[in-house]
Parts: sequence; C-alpha cells; structure tokens
Amino acid sequence: MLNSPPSREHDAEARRERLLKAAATVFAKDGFEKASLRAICLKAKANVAAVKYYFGSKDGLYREVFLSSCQDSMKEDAPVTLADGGTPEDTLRRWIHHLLDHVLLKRAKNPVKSQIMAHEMREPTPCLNEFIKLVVRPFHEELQRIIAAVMGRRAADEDCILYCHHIIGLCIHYDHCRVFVDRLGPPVPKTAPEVQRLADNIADFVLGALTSRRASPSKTASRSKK
Amino acid sequence: MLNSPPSREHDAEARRERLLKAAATVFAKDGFEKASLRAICLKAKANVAAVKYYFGSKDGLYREVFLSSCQDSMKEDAPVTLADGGTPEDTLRRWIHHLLDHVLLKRAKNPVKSQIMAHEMREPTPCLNEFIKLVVRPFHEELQRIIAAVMGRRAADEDCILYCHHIIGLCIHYDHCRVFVDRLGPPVPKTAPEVQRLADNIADFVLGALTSRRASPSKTASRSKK
DNA sequence: TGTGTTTATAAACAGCTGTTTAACTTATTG
DNA sequence: CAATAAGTTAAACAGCTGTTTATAAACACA
Repeated sequence: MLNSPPSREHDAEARRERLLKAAATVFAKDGFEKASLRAICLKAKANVAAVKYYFGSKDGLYREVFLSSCQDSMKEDAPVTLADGGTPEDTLRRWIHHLLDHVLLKRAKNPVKSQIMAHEMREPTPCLNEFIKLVVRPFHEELQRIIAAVMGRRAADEDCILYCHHIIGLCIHYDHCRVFVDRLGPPVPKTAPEVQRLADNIADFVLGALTSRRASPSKTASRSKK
Repeated sequence: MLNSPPSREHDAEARRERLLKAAATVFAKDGFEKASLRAICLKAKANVAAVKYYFGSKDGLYREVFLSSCQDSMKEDAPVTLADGGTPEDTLRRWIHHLLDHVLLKRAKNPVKSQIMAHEMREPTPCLNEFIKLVVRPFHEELQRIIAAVMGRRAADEDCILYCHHIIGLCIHYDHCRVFVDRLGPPVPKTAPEVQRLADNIADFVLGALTSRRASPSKTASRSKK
C-alpha cells in the first residue's frame, strides 16, 4: 500500500511557542497586514489550521504576540528609582542612561518589539491600553517622582508631568526618528560609550532646564490655579 | 438592443488628480498593504486598470502620493528664521510655537501626510532622502543657527546640533506618541490657546537648558577637541 | 471617409489570503 | 475494552488582490 503519513508531533506547548516566536518575527518585519499565516506557519513548522486552534484567528495570534511582548518588558532590567539612593540629580542621570541604553542598544539588537509597538501605535487595539497601564504608567510615574525631587515640588504638579513627556520624547526621538537623525548627523549611538556620552549630554541639558525652572512656575501651572 | 454604455470621461488630468487624492486618503487610513486599489478607485470614480495606465503599479501610485506630499511640505507656512528679527530667544520661542502649531493643529486636521511619513520611516524608499535633503535639512539648519545665536556659539558646534535633535524630538513627541500622551495625560493640545501654552512651557524649559549650558560646554564637546 | 494609433475600461486571470471542513489519530473516561 | 472527546492536519472553500488582456471609443491625419 501507500506509505503511511509521518507520525504527528505531540508537543502542543512547543508548537504553540514556535508559532508565537515565528509570528513575532514576521509581524515585526512585515507588519500585520503583509504578514501571512502561511509564512508564519512555514517558519514555525506548523499547520496553518493550528492558528485557529490555538489562537482563534490571525488577530488572536497578533494579540498574543503583543501581550507576550508586554510581559517581557515587565521582566526586563530593573527600573531606576529614587529608592536606589543618591541625589535626585544623580538618579535622573541614571534614569536617562538606562532608557537610552535600553532603546538604543538592547532593543536595537532585537527590533521585534519596537516594530510591533510602532504598528500598535498606528492602529491601537485594546492591548495597548493594557500595556500603558501595566508598563508605561508606572515607569512614567517614577520619572515624575524623580523630577519632583529635583525640583522640590509635588509629583502631581502639572509641570512635572509635562517635563516627563518632554524628557521621554527627547530620549526616544533618537530611536523613533533614527532614519532622520542618522542622515542629519551625528549618527545615532551604537556602542555603550557613545550611549553614555549622549546620555550625559541629555542629562546636562535636562538638569539645566529643571534647575532653571525650579523657582519659576510656568504660566501653564499658575493659570491652572484659577 | 441593450442600452449603450455611458460615454467615457475625457479629462485625464482630473482623473489622475482624483486618483492621487483618493490614494492619499486610503493609504493614510489603511497603510500601504491594507489599502486596496479597488477601494481607491471606487473613491476616485476611476477604473482599476487606470492605476497601471497612469502610475504603472500600486507601488508607483504610492511613490507619486509621497512625492506630492513632499512638494506640499515645501509650499507650506513660511519657516521662522533669525532674519525675521527680534532676539534669538524670541525667535526660538516663535520657532517652537510654529512647529507645534504645525504638527498639532494643521497636520491634525489632515493626518494624511504624517501617516504616510510614518509608513516611509518604517520602510524607507529613495523618496525619503530627497525629502530630508529638500525639506528637513534646511529646517534643521535654521534651528541650529537660532540655537547658536542663543548660546553665543558657532552653528556647527556639536552641542548645537544635538540640541536641535533634542528640541525637535521633544516637540514632535506630542504628535508621534499621541496615543501615549493622551492616556497618561494631560491630553495633547487641540486648540490654539492650548498649543500656545504648551509651546510656552517647552520654550521656557528649552531656554532654561540652553542658558544653563551657555558657559559649560558638555563633556561631549570638550572631548571632541582632543 | 477610412485608417492607424492612443486612451479608457470591463472582464478575466493567476495567485494569495484567512478560515472552515472533514478525516484521521491520540488521549481520556466509564 | 468501547465510546467519546480532544488534538492534528491536509485539503478545500470563498473571497480578495494587483495585474493583464482584449476591445470599444476617441483621436489624429491624409
């Protein structure tokens, strides 16, 4: 008779993990729309119908990839906090260095997460709110506390909140707009010493700004008191 | 017999423009991959084969939309320059306000350009280099001159170049990462008075930083002299 | 008016997509 | 052990996509 088909794979957990990993890579490279389940399943050595079985749909697979990515973020490097000790100014320096090290070195070696995040920002799903709540907001709030300590104000001061956005925006610009920065020069840092130098430059700039604003609440803050 | 088909449209130029306009809208909303030629042509009241005829392919249509977008950028609001008069500090304030007004108000009413640009940043084509050369670089260099005037340095000073990136990154963060800022609060400005208030806050912050760095070249700059 | 060329477009093509179906295999339960 | 449930997977389905083909209509010219 004909040859019997090869024996089936039994390790469901391993297959599921392979699918998640392959999907992350393909979604990162191609984006959600262009990424095809056949490409993902070829890479994962899995059957196309497995996507429906394990994840319900292409959307479900994407959601799971994104959520895994969020959970990974929470396991990463210990964040820099005021409780670490040192002056608030030194803490802010370390915080800035830590963020730049993360986005310019660590993430650059594995662009899957940032590319999935870029896609998510363009077409937010409910996953994004979860990510913001679990990962981004605590991070943001600790920076607020650091800024407030530098400035001798309450963390809920509206200036402190805005300065958080200013500082984060300034730092991640070097990652998000890398195609521009690289062409306008100087190139985006690629080594730890280069990152340290940029971090120092930014920290000096930022601390200069915060120090100068210490005694001068902005018109924004004073108007909000009416 | 059967009804004769309606007469053909003869205005090729009008059809081509309609296609460009519809494509811009659909590409902006759906991204390149998800945008379908049938959706674009339905919107433009044109035949699907017209894309091949006028633009060669879907890619060609996209390229033309992007180049039109770059040319529009060059016709927009007169840039703020030192030659406008006033102190360098006031010029910088106006510059920051102008940028925020542009990205938060004008562009927000027509998100086509920023969304196409986001796509281009993810998958750069040669068009991007053209755009950087013609639009972004002159803009960037004028900001460098303004910063240098505030700081009493040469425009080619490496700190001035980096501060350009810092300032631009900080400002455009409110547009690029709007999904984050809106959820973390306070909401991204949507009215002219709100934009003015944010611009003032940023200008105070930035001028505070530049003033504090005036007498202290950073370690970056001083090391580069070795 | 007739002829050759160009333009515009309906229809078809070829291929790809995510999802569903059906059949088989394996595991579990009574 | 038999029956049932769960898991795996090839094949099929239904629909969509960008591109190509074929042809009518329009244009230009003698």
